[in-house]
Amino acid sequence: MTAPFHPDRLQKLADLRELGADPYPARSPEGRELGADLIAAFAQREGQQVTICGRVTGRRGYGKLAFLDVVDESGRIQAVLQKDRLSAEDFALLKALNLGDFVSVTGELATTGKGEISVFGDSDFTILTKALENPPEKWYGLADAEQRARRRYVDLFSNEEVRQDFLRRTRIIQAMRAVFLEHGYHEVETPVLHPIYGGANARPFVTHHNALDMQLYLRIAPELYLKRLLVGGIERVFEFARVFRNEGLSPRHNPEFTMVEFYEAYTDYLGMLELTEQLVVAGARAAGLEAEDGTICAEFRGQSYNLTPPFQRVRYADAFVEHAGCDPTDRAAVWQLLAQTLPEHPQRQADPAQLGDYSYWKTVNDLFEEKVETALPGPVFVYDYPAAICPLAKPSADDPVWAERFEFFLGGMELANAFSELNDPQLQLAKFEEQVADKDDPEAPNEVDLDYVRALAYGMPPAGGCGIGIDRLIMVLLNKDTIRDVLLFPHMRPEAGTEDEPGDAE
RNA sequence: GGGGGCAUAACUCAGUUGGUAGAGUAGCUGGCUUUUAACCAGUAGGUCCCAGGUUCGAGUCCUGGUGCCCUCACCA
Repeated sequence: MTAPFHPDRLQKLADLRELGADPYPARSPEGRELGADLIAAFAQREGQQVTICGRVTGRRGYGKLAFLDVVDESGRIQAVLQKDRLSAEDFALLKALNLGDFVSVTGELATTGKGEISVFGDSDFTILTKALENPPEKWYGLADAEQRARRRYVDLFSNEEVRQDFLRRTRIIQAMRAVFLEHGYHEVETPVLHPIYGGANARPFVTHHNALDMQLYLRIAPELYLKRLLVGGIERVFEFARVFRNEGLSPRHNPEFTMVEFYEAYTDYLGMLELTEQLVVAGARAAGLEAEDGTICAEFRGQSYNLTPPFQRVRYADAFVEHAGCDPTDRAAVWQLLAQTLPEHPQRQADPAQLGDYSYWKTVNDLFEEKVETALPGPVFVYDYPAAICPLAKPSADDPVWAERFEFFLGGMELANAFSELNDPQLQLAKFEEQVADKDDPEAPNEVDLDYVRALAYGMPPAGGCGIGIDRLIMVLLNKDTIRDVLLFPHMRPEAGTEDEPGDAE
C-alpha cells in the first residue's frame, strides 16, 4: 500500500502553515450547532450568528465567492464564503482547502439568491483538520463492496444512507435495551474467555493465556454464565454479547456476531415468547417501520413481512405434520420421508427403531429444517421442540418427548431460541455427559462444565431464557441482504500485498 | 473447503482481432460574487492485483496464486 498522503495535499498543508494556520488544532469553536437543527429552526433563527462544523464534501468556487457543502452527523448544510464578508486571513484559507477537510464557519444564518438556507461566514472560517487523502468520487461515492467494508470510515462519510443505517442499528439496540430496563432487567457483562465452551453447538476459537499457561476459548454463547447469575439471586439479567464461532463466512455468517441473551426467574418459555415479541416490535419501531395506522411492516429480500403483533405461533409437531406430511414420532414414516427428502443423510441406512433418542430426533430436526423452516417465512414462533435435541431446556411435564422451547423465524432465518431453563442438576449432568460422549459431532462440547452443574445443585429458580441474533434481526429490519452491511467492520482477509512477512513458514 | 464471476489512475468506469494506456470526477495552475454533480482554459497522475508462460509484441491469450462477490457445505 502506497503512503496515503497526496503530494498536492502535502503542499496545501505546507501552505496552511505558511499562512500561520494550525492544520490540526486541538480545539473547535464553542457553541457549534448541527446543520439540520439550524435548517429546521430557520424561521426563528434567520439572521442570527451561528457556528457550524463539519467535513467539506462539495465546493463551488467563484474567485471572490465560494459555496461549501458542510456535512455533520445531522446531514448537509451550505456555507457561503465571500471575500467582502471575511477577514483577508480567513478568506485566504480557501486557497489551501480541499474536499474532505474539516472546517468551522461562523456567520449569519440566511438564504441565498436561490433560496437555500446557508451560513454566510463573516466572523470566522477555520480549517479544523487537513485531509491528506482524496475522498471518493462525489457522485458515485465508494461503490466497490470490498472497499466499502475495508474502509468503512470512507463509506460512512461519503454515503449518507450508510451512515443513517448504522445509526439506525444503534437506535434499534437502544430500543431493545429500554424494553429490558422497563421490565426490571439488569444489564451485566460476563467473561468472553471461557475455559470450557458451552451454551450452544458450535466450534470455538482457541486462544492461550501465557502467564497461566492455559488454553482458553472465545465464548460461543454467554448462556451458562448468565444462568449462574440466576443462582446468585439476580433474577432478571441480559447481556448484548459478542460471540465467536469458528465457522465459514457467508452473507449470513460472520466469525464474530452479536446476540442478546436474557434470563428471567419465575417465568417460563411462554413468558420469554411475549418478551421476544415486544423486543422485535420495539426494534422495528426504532427502525421506523411503523405506519401511521399502527401496522408494522418490514421489506426484506423483496418480500414483505407483517410485524404487527401478535405473531403467529405453531407447535413444532403440528408444523411438522403440516409441511413434512407425517407424524414426527412415527419412526417408520419419518425414515420414508428421509429417503425421499435427504437420500444422502448419514443416518439414512440406520434402523430407526434401534436408534437412540438423540440421533433419531437430530435426524427429525434435519428434516424439519429442510421441509418446515423453508415453508415458514415468519414472523412465527415454533414451540415445543423435541427434548432429545434440547440439552438446556426443561422437558414438558405432560409429555417428556417434548421440551419447553421455542424458536423465532423471520425472513427465512432463525432469529431467536428460548427455553424454560433446565434446572434439574442431575438431568443436566446426564445431558451434558451424553453430548460429550457423542464423538461423531465435531461441535459437541469438549468436556462437561461441572461448575455449572454445581451451580444448579445450589438451586436455580424456575426461569425462562432466550437469545436473539441481533445482526440478523437488523438485516431484516433495515432490509440488508448481507450481514456485512449491518456490521461496521465485517471480517476480511488481509488486503492483498499487505501481509506475509518474509520468513513465514507455511 | 467445492463450483462460477470479477480485479485498469485517488474514486466511478471504458479499452475493438494481441499492436504506443483512455474518459469523467477528485487534484494542480489561471479566470469568475449566488452556485447545487457550477462553468471555462490549461496541466499532472498508471507495477493494467501478483508470479510465470505463449508471442516479434500481452491490459487483452494460457497456467498458478491472492483478494472480493455469488453459490454449495457448516451454523445463528
